[in-house]
Formats: sequence, C-alpha cells, structure tokens
Amino acid sequence: MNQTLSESKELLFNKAKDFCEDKGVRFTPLRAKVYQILLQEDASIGAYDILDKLKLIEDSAKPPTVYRALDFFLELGLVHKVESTNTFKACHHFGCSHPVQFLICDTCGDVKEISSEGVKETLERQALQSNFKIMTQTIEAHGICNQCQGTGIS
Amino acid sequence: MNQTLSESKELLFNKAKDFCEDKGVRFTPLRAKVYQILLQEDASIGAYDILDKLKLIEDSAKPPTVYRALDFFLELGLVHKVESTNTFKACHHFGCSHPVQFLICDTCGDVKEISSEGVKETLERQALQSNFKIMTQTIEAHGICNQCQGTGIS
DNA sequence: TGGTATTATTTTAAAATATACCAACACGCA
DNA sequence: TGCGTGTTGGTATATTTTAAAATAATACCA
Repeated sequence: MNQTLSESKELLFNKAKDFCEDKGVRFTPLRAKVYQILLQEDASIGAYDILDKLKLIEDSAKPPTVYRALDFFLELGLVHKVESTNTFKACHHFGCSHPVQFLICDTCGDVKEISSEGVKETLERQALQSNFKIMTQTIEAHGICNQCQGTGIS
Repeated sequence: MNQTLSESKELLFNKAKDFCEDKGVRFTPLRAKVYQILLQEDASIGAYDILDKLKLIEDSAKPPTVYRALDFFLELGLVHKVESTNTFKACHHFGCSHPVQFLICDTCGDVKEISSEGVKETLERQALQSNFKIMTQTIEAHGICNQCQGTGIS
C-alpha cells in the first residue's frame, strides 16, 4: 500500500490504524488517505494543501472532506492543529497522554513537536496564581531550527 | 472624548497616544476609534466584531480598515493577537518588553494576559535542547477562570 | 440474511477570517 | 509650493472553516 511513506512512517500509519480499531472507530480509506498526506509532511500543512493533494487521488474531495477527516483525527489526538499558522500535523506519539508544544521554523517551515512536562507544569503553576484551571494549552514557538542556523563557528 | 471608557482605560488610552507620538507614528482618529473599541473589551474580540462596532461611528469602515489598524497596533505591541481564537486584545503594559501568555476562559470568554518570565524561559530552555532559536512565542491556555469556578467548598 | 441503527460521505452553500490592489487624500518637510 | 510618504477609501477576492441536507456505506443484531 503506502509506498510513498518511509518505513518509520509506515509503522506509524499502521499504529494509527490499530489505534482506531482498538477504539472502535473506523479508519476508512478516505481517512487513511488524509492521514497519509499528513504523514508525508515534516512541516505542518494547511487544509487546502491537503485538499489539493487529496484531489489527485480522490476526485470528489471537497473542503468538508478534509475538515471532517481532520476533526476525526484531532479528536483522537492523532493530529494536532498549529494555531498560529492554521495548519495541521500528525502526532508521532499518540495514545500516551502527553503535553504538546511546537517549534516552528520560520525559515524552512519544519515543525517539531516536543512534549515537555516542565513547560506544561510551569504554565499551570502560573495559571494557578490567578486561580485559573487550565483544560488545554496551545504552546508554539517560532524561530530558527538547528538545520537553518549556519553551523559555522566564527 | 472617551466617555465610554473607565478611568483606568482612559489612562491607558492616553498612554497609547503618547507612546505613538513618542515613536513618531500617528495615532489617527481612525486608529483611536479602533483602539477604544479594543479597550472596551475584557474578552478578546474578533476583527469583524470590531468592524461592526466601528461601523456605528465610521460608516466607511470596511474589513481592510480594521485590519490595517490592527496591524499598526500589533506591530507596536499595543495589541496582541490570540491565535487560538483569531481574536485581538489590547495589551495593558506595552512599552516595557515582556513575555505574553493568555489565560482564556472558555465559559465567559474573558482573556487575561499574564507575563511570566518563568514560562518563557522554561520553553526557551526546552527549545535549546533541539538547538532551536526562538524568536516569538505563542502561549495560550484555555480553561475556566476564577470567576466561573463556583466558590462553594463542599 | 435481512433489518435497523449508526456512522460516513457527498454535495451545495455560505459563514468567518484575512489580504491585494489601486486611487485619492493629507500631512510633514524641503 | 511641491514632493514624498503614509493613511484612508473602496472594490474585490483569497483563505479558512462550518452548516445542512441528502445519500451511501457499514456494523450489529435477530
């Protein structure tokens, strides 16, 4: 099947499929296609970019096609939304509950997901000072990734 | 002039005006009106809600009118954008350089801006482990504010 | 295997958010 | 006064997201 995916991503694809089946929700062919498109990206990707790619293999695809699939995955935690760019990214370690933070390179577009308990807890502690009870966190850093910083020393 | 603003907000309004004049940029009547609308809100407010309010006193207002004013204030740091809701909020302590985090109450809509160096630095430290150089941070917590949590004990 | 309930998909449409572009005007300065 | 820059006006359009209704597919149970 997923010949366009690297081996590690194919593993993730199968893990996602199993995850859905375990939960009793359906990993349909359409959802599979959307998920595969998401997996192909190291950057995060916009809904309409997904749509363009999807249309190549699924002529009937329309905006709601993509958004419904995205909603499905977002709900399950298999995909995250990057709020500051209105884009989406497959999560590489779903299943386990974990905090989410993104490092977004404004030079190459790459989006790295990190998962720091410390960051999450620091914000929680801070919120507690206002007696604010946090349900969800959106934490996104924009900047320059390792690759895009020259490695020269002087 | 600003009869609809409380005293503290009128102070802020004047501070913003002075801030612009000091910087040599123009705090025009149109911008003043948009800023006033922003100040009136404790919640954050969407661009089109601003537009609706602006139209009441400025018939010619169109979407670009609002976005231009918003861009102006965003650039100066007088207004922040809440990325997770596509809304905007006047900053209550511009001028001094400070980190920005938002506590967004999903019950009443209130948006509280906090400014924790600790949160900022914790994320920075975390990013450094990936050798990622942060330029800007988007940190937004959704949850329930103090007011909206019952105060009952049992 | 057939019936039924549920869930997914298709399709059309539109709402909500944001920008591009060009012309006209106004203000600050030479 | 005239020039240049910045601001506003106005039209149009792009982008992102959701609504709603009809149809189709699937799971599940008897």
